[in-house]
Parts: sequence; structure tokens; C-alpha cells
Amino acid sequence: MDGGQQGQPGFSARLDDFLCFSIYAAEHAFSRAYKPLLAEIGLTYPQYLAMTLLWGEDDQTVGQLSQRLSLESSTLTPLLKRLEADGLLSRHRDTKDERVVRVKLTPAGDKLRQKAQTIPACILQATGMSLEELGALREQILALTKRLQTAAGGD
Amino acid sequence: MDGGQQGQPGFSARLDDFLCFSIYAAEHAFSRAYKPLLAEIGLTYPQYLAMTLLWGEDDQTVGQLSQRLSLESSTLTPLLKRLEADGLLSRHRDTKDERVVRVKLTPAGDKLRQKAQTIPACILQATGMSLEELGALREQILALTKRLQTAAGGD
DNA sequence: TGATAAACAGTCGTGCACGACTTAATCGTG
DNA sequence: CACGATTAAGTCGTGCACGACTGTTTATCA
Repeated sequence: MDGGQQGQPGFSARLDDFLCFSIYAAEHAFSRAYKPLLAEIGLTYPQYLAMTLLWGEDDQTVGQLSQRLSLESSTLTPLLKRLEADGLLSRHRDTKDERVVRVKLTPAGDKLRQKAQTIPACILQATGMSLEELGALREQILALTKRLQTAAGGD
Repeated sequence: MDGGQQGQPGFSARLDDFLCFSIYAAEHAFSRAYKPLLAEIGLTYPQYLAMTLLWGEDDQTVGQLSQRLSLESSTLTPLLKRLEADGLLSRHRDTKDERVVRVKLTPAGDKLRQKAQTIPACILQATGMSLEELGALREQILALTKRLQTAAGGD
């Protein structure tokens, strides 16, 4: 490690550029790692993330999924429609409040969970990291994300 | 029907799901944090990343940029064409090897660097982290990315 | 030397992601 | 009840990202 930090003005700016570069690359790397595994069960990466939320808790609204995925409804609606066309879920207006649409797994969608169960272990192995390391890294990234969102919203 | 599937030992698999969720969210958060700043100078987030590479080293080939951004040429070519249409760079075949296209900044593209110089500091402030923390986090993410890429390529 | 393979950038079709706008239902206050 | 404001989901247009394919140029080999 070099003891002296190069104090060029504007040089320090490079460092956080590199952080966003690394996040950018990591996101692509994850997507590419999942892609061949997901292709076998006919899902794209964002579709898999949405299905994972439903596997964890069925019968969610578009708004809930939108918030948990950090996606706009304009992005999520077509994605859910494709999953519906594939027979994996159903979309129906809530009878109480007809503004909201409830998304529920079909038997086929629930069944797919079994096939998808082996995927996380494959990715875990690909990372070559322990669960503790992954958890710690996740916490750091979540904290960073929260700060970026707060700064963006409150600025 | 599977009765009571929650709480199975398969939930340990959830942890790395959460890591990919966090990367997914962080990538969006970065993109959204940059977006309003970049809008002022007329760049999108991926365009900014490409320009940043050129500001660091002018006169690169499409292949070099493609590799450094982890993007396919089919993604990069239209992006560069838009930047060319905006007058920020030029694209010309190499006279020695006409298979490669060299990308160079125009005076306008070089000038834009001055305007963009203040952006990284804004993002740095939004993260609320020190340069050391950012650097350490970056190293972890790069290491993770490298492992994912190696596993995907060599498996 | 002529055939063949490899490398490079580009085109096309599909899906993701957003902002701006639209439509429809609900709520709040009088 | 009325009526504007709010909320929820969806539509549309633009740009990003990929895989599969194409076309041209360069390199290699029999």
C-alpha cells in the first residue's frame, strides 16, 4: 500500500467513478451468470426476480412488487403480462379497491419454484464466497443504496 | 399441492438471492442519482460511462470500449452513433486495419469534460462515504465480478 | 496462390427501464 | 351528493442490452 495519497484535485473524483463502474459491471456479471440457468426454465433475469418475490409471498399487488424491485409500473406491467401469457401468474383487479391489481401464482408458477430451487446454490458456488461474506457485502451495498436514494429524494 | 413449504432449509439459498437483489437495486440507485446531473449536460448514464473512458484515454477502438464497459458491440455501436450525432466524438476506420473503428473525442466532446468534472463530487457526497470505504467496497465488488465471470466462462 | 478460418463492427428482433401522459377508481371536504 | 385531489395501473416513445446473424477485412494454411 502506498502511504501517500496523490492529492491532485479532480483525481480523487476518479475513485467513485470506479465504484459506479464496478456496480455496473457486477450487475451485468450477475445477469450473465443467471442467464443460462434461467434459460432452462424459460425466465429472464428480471422475471426471475419478480417470481422470487412471489415465491416468498404470494398474492401481492403491482405496487408492492414495484416498490420491492425498484421498478416503475410502466416497466413492471409488460413484464407481468409476459409472465401471465406464459401461464405462470394471474392478474386481477381487487374487488375491494378496483384501482389495484393483485398478482397471484398459478399452479404452474408455483411448480416452477421447485425447478428454480437449485439455481441460487449454483450462483453461490460461482461467487466462491461464504454466506457470511455475502451477507456482509450485501449489508454494505444496501446501506450505500439507501444513502443514494435518500440524497436523491431529499436534495 | 405443497402444504407449508415456508421455512424449509432451502432458505439458506435466499441469502445470495438477496445479494443479487442488492446489486440490482444499487445499480438502479446509481443510475438515478446520476440522471438529473447528467441531464444538464445532455448525457445518459451509459453514455457518461463511455465518455468517461474517452476522457481518461482518447482514441480508443470500439473493441476496447466494449471490453471495458462489459458491453457487446451491438449495444455500443448505436450508443456511440448517438454521441457522434451529438457532435461529441468521431468514428473512423483505422487505415492500417480496416476491421477496427477508432473513436476520438471532438473539441466539443473534450470540452464537455469540464462541465462533467463537478459530477463525481456530488455523487461522492450523496454516498456519504469516505474515499477509503468506497475503495474497499469497490475492491470487493470487483473481486466478486471477476469470480462470476470466471465461473461463467470456464464452467 | 487460392481456399478457409478468424476477427471486427454493424443490423435486426426481443425484452428491460424510464419519464410523461392517460384512464379509472377512491377519498376528503363541504 | 358534488367535485377536485389523490392514488393505482397502464400506454407510448426513447434508449439500453443481448443473442443471432451478416458483411467485410485480415490472417493462416494446404
